[in-house]
Amino acid sequence: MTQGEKSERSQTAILQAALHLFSRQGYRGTSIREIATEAGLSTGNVYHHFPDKETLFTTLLSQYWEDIDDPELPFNKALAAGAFPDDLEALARAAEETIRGHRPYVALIYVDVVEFEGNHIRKFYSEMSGRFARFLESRYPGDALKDRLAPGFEPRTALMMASRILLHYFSVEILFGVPDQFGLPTSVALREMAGILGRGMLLPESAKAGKRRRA
Amino acid sequence: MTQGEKSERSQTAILQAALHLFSRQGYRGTSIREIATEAGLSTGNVYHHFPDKETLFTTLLSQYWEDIDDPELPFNKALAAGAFPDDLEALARAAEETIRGHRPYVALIYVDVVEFEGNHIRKFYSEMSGRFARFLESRYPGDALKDRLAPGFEPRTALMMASRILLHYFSVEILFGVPDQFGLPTSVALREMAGILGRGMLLPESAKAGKRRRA
DNA sequence: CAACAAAACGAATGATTGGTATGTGGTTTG
DNA sequence: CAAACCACATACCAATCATTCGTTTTGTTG
Repeated sequence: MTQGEKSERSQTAILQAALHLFSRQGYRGTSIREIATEAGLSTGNVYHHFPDKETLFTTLLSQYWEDIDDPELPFNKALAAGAFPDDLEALARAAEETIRGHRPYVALIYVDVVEFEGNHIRKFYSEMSGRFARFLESRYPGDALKDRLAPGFEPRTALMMASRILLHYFSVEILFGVPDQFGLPTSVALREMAGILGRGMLLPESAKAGKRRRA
Repeated sequence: MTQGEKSERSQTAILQAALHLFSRQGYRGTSIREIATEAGLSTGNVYHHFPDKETLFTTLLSQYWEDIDDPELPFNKALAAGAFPDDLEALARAAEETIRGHRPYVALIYVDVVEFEGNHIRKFYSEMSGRFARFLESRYPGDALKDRLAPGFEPRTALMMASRILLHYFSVEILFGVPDQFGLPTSVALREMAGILGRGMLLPESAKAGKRRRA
């Protein structure tokens, strides 16, 4: 095996082990020795490939941030396929797959929030609305989308809100380990959520009078 | 000072220090010595009041779970005052105040998810839909609310969804430290979110034809 | 005040921490 | 083929870990 191959192989082994352990024990709670052992290397070798412990952590977060941008990400594919705003249930299924595929990385965000006051992920979250805005501009140039949505809000707000609630729902289901968190099977809960996001929870103005009269 | 007073004072000092440190350094990342020092006590004394480290953690989570049930909690007061479903912006302000007042406890949830696989908080989250259901039944007996909401979903789903998105929004703003996460001032973003939750993001059926023709 | 219990202290235990210094054997390159 | 280099392991450091324990101080009660 060439030296370059060995080096790369070791680095990914280290990062993999670090991801696994950081995401389950926290940053301070994980030792370089544990990481080295799980990667099948010596502690000294870890320091040969990475300057210090924190760099391991920030490298993993950067990986995540790149992954999230990948057009092949289920969630991004669903968006590109036009799931928003007309097929929110398809978007939900993509959200589930995305969280499931990045479970340890999501945990890393919680670790950053707790142990680094969110210092590493803050930039990512701040840039997020810009990412969504760019996506909308490329997928629906001009105000193409605005005319298809109800008035009174930015399309980006609607998109971010739908994304947030769906991704957070599955974070709770998968990372917190809570099935049927709304007291309904997830499929039903999603259908209802999609309905509320699309048509609202309040009675439409027109129907209100009728309903009231009937009551 | 009576013995009982001393004991209670020490216990709360220990728990306060533990909350502060666990919520900023994680569970494994916090030592009993640190807790004892911050509480102004000896390490041995901590073990006099609590059997082990994990009991400190679980005690804090139980405290949180009780707090969340308190009718005086801003969020609960807003609900009791009828903010749902007609004044979601008031509910949002209550959500912000609630998160701000329980910031370290929210961090504790993340710690539990990461370092205990969510084992301690899972029960709480599973019971949550029951809590909301009981609230709805007491505040709006029978189907009083169902007739005021659009058809096609459980009132509880709507309530939980609105609560989740609002509480999560402020968790990101306050714990993650991300201002204007939707690319808009929070006040505007909240107004838009409330509008979407209430009336939906899609064009109402009646308006659709008109809009299309105009385009 | 005597007798007892609870509260508090702080040292000791053996294991583990992040990081470094040094040496060795294989890979590359002149 | 030798010199430079790189991946890697070993050994080591001072500091810290959760927990235990013998002891002292403080409060309560008869």
